[in-house]
Formats: sequence, C-alpha cells, structure tokens
Amino acid sequence: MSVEIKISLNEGIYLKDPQDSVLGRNILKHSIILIDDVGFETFNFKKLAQEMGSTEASVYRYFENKHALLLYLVSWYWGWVSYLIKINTKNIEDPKRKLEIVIHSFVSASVDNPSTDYIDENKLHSIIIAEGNKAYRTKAVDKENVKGFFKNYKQLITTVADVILEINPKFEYPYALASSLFEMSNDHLYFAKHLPRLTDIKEKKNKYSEVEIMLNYFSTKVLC
Amino acid sequence: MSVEIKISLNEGIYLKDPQDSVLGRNILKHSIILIDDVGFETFNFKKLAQEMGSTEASVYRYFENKHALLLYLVSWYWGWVSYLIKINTKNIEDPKRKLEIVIHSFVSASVDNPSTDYIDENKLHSIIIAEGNKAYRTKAVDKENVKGFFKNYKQLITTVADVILEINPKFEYPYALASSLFEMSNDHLYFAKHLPRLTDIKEKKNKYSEVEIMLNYFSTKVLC
DNA sequence: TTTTAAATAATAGTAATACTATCATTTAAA
DNA sequence: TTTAAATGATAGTATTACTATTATTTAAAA
Repeated sequence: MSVEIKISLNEGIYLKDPQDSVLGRNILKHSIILIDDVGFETFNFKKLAQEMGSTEASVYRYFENKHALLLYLVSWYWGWVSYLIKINTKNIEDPKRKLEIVIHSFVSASVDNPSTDYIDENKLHSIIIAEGNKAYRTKAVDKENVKGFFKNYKQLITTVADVILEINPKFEYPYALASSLFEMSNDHLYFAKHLPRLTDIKEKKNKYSEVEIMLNYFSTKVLC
Repeated sequence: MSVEIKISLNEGIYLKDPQDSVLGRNILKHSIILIDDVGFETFNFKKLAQEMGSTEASVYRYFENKHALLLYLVSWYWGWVSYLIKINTKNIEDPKRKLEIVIHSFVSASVDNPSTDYIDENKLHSIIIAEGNKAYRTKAVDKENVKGFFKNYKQLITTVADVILEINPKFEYPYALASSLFEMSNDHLYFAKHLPRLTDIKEKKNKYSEVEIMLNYFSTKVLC
C-alpha cells in the first residue's frame, strides 16, 4: 500500500507542478536517483532526460534550471519531515518526548515511514545530507527568500522551536537550537561517512542511532 | 606593518603554489574579491583573469579548476585559524578560557588579527560563511580526502577537540562538538544575514558577538 | 465521435563555460 | 649573456545551459 501524500510547495519554485503529471513525477523520481548517483555538480537536464527516456526541453518546462529542481526536492523534504513530525507527535504530552521524536525524524525519517511511490525517501535523504545546503547557499538567497522559497524550512524550524520552548519557555535560542539540530544531523552523518576525523560518530556501527543519541544528549544538556 | 605568514597547504591542491609568485598571490587576492562579489557558482577563471589583467591560461597553470582554487582558499583559512588559535592560547592555563578563545577565533578571527597583504581575511571569512562547505560537499571528497586535501580542517578540529578534552576528559563527543562549533559559527552568521527565521541572532545588533555568546553558552552547557 | 487544445517529443541551434594547445614574449636564473 | 622558466596572446574544442520550432501524441470538450 502506498499512501498518497502531496507536500505543498511554493509555486515560484517550479514552472509546472511535477507532482501533477506522469512526466513530472518521473522527473522527480529520476532526478533523485541521478543526483544521488553522480552528485549535483555533474548532474544536468540532458543526462536526466536520457535516463528517463524523455528530452531536455520537456524537463525545462517543469523547472527553470537544475538549481530550481534541487530547491524543489529539498523543499519537499523539509515539508515531508514537518508532516511526519506533526503526525508522530500528535497526542504526545511530554515536550521532551516530542523533541526526541523530532530528532528521530531528522536522523531517520526515511527508514521507517510510508513512502510516496515516485520519491525514494532514502535517496532523497542522502541528497539532503550531501547537497542540501547548496539549495540556499547561493547569491540568489535573498531574492528567493522574498519569494517564499524557503518557507518549508522556516516552518519546520518554527515547529521544532515551539517544542523547545515548551520544554524551557525561558530558553534564549529556540530557533538556533532547532536549525542546529537539523544541520548537525546531516553534517555528522556526512562526516561519519566521508570525513570521520571531524566527528565521533562511527560509520561501522549504526551511525543513525549514534547521531540520534548524540543529538538527544546535546539538546538535553543545553536545555537543562 | 604586515606580518608574513605562510600557511602550509597540501601540495596536491594546486599545480603551482600561488603563494610563491606575484601572479599567484594576485590570483588569490582577486579570486577572493570576485568570489565574494559574484558567488562561487558564477565565478570563473575567465572573469578572474579579466579582473586581474591576466589570462585564463595563466590561471590554469596554478589550479586545475575553480573547485581546486576554492579548496585552496578554504584550506588556507582553516590553517590560518589554527595558527591564530595556537598563538592566542599560548601561555593560557585554563582550558575553559582556551575554548573561549577558540570560539572567538571561529566567529571573528578576521576582525582583530594581522593580515597578509594579498589576502583580505574579512572577505575570505565571508566566503567561508557562504561557500565554505562546498569545498568538501562533492562527489570527489573521498578521493581528495585520501590525498590529504582536508588535513587543515582535521588539524583545526583536533586542536579544538584537545581543548574540549582538557575541560572534560570524559566527554564523549570532542570532535563532534569541535566541528559543530565551527559549522554553527558559519551557519548562524549566514542565517542572521539571509534567513533570520532560522536563528535567534539578530543582524541589527553586533551579530558576531551575539554568535560568540551563544556558542559559549552552548559549549558550557554541553560540557558541564 | 470528432475537433480542439494541451502536453510531450524530436530536432536544431546559440551563447557561455571549461578547458587544452601553441607560440611569442618577458622575466629570472645560471 | 645565454638559457630556462613563467607569463601573455591567441585560437580552438567539447560540454553545458539553455531557447526555438515543428511534429506527434494524449486528453478534454463539443
């Protein structure tokens, strides 16, 4: 059984919503596979079209360029994690437990959740880890921010900041802690795999649960 | 008076050490100005050569491509911050004080330190903040890591991890905390400027000292 | 069911990018 | 002062990042 979730995304990111057509969903599906495989720098629309058995021009009808496509995928991920946090923290009273769920969602939302058939959440998570911050680390940030392209990220961080404030209403850095937990999750999963001397997480063991334990430790210490 | 520091860098990063010639130092100088100005994506060797009054082919004699040049700049920065930490923590006994100096170096090494004449440390810091992690977030990380291209980063983090262990020898995450403090410094300076909803740091006030206070707060809490 | 419109495919073409190669000239070293 | 090394000038190629045009397929409306 596949659950049909449609994550809402800022309209300016795409020219035509890829979630609404077969070709569009195919673009999402294959771009995730390709970017994960060759990396964002060497990825391009020609290769994507070849992989899909479509044409470059057709892809350009959905996205202005590959940056917009990356932003779409990353936004989708932000929205999806927000959604998961919302349903998984429903009916939970203890805000500390809520934050644990948040952290678990950051680290491994993809492993134990329903998947959309045209999106491989595991591969998408790999893309977030390796390429995620390229989506907002560009000269166009400010312009794109005004257009609301990062709304899903802000919404996610706001949700988490609210949980943090529930735990400790006097805490001075709820937003900073929220975004840091998200970024640290990705950073340390990346470091464990590629630059192990920059972290204490070991690739050998279950690095996901190790990162989870570490982030819980950090957040507990900071909030106590 | 300008102090002549020569930061040592892995030889594989460049084809010819730019620090050793007038043209080379000019490449460093102008690439910093240009990347800071137009962003790494739109930066290229043709534009750089034009700005400098040199030629594309000449730049290619120093660096294989713009990625290598970015890696050089970032490595130089890592090495430079390491150097500053070393001289500024000399003769200091209290490890807690040392960590404060480390954090101060992460946040604003560039504002109150001697400068090399061909490197604008302030602009270089801006580049680190905006583009720094593109230097290691590529499909070539593992290959480049084997060649030792990230040695300066590892060395920096090891130095900081040692300070952390001096404070609390039983602390389980010295490397992770060290790299997180470095990354958080850059992230939150970036967020304050471009995506303020992701942090609590305000652009208006002195964001550098605000970030410094925050990182000191976090590290104290985590290590206590 | 036909007609019409919308979406996609096929193809071609352009400007910019990321280089490589060659040779002339300047600068530095022997 | 000869020789080598570094740089400049120029040209050229393959790839990338698009745009434009027309044909064909698919879907919607009449």
